Amino acid sequence: MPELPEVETVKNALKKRVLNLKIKDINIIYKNIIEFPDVETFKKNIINQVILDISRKGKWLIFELNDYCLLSHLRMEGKYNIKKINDEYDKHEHVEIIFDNNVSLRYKDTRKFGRMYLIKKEEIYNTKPLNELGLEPWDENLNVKFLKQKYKNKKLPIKTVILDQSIITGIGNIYADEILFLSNINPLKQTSKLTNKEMQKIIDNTKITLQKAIELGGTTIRSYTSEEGVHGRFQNELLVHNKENELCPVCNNKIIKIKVGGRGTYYCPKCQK
DNA sequence: AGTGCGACCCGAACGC
DNA sequence: TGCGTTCGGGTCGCAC
Repeated sequence: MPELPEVETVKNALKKRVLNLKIKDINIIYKNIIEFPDVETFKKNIINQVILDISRKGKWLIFELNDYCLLSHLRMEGKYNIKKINDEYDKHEHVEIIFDNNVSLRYKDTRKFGRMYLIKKEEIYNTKPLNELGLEPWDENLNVKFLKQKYKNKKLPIKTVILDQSIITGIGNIYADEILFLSNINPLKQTSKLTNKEMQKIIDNTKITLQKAIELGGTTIRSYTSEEGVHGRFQNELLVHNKENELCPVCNNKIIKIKVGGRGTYYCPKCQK
């Protein structure tokens, strides 16, 4: 499942392959992938644009074009693959971008959950979907004071709030469990009751965990691969996520699985009181 | 405003 | 073995 580190990996892979290419045509096979604007306008506006740069904000991929930005969220299983024009479509390829050198960039998404927006460049940070995103993990404004302000009235469990993209952006279900384990915080703990020390640990461990995951090319669970087909190696580093009934690497107690806000949540009851 | 939950999807895993 | 059922994951929209 692409979280921040996976998107970073995909971004870096794509930059090597499609930078400075001009979009000659686009085929939208499954229309629901296009969230905004309507499909016809989307097509009309993206054709003849050149990919000037590719960046990332939270879990969003940002293709910077001449006049617009193409925003792409991979959600659960979105992937990009480079093919040649006229190569047959795979079953789950939903969008095809054709460049004027006849390279074909395919967006493939088994679950059809991913979404794309085409937004005027100057508006991307003032409008959906990027306008409500919180801080990147390495933003200098991410400190205890900031979290205190955001957390003070929250009655929800911290696990749920860590997944709230409007506070810190980029953390998904896998890394949330890892960050709370490293911070010795129970995922059910009411957010407003966190101490300063615990908030500092969340900040530190978020940076550490995501940085390490980026260095290892992300995590591979189920079918996730990056654009280059490289399997992320962070999966080998996971301490608690997906490890129900295995032993805690710190205290040897059994890791348990519960549901928090509808999400599968793994933790060590002894290390995370 | 904050919170909870179904909907969106479909392959894998599970239960019988 | 084969069938039907459940689950999961991020985000949005709706109900309360």
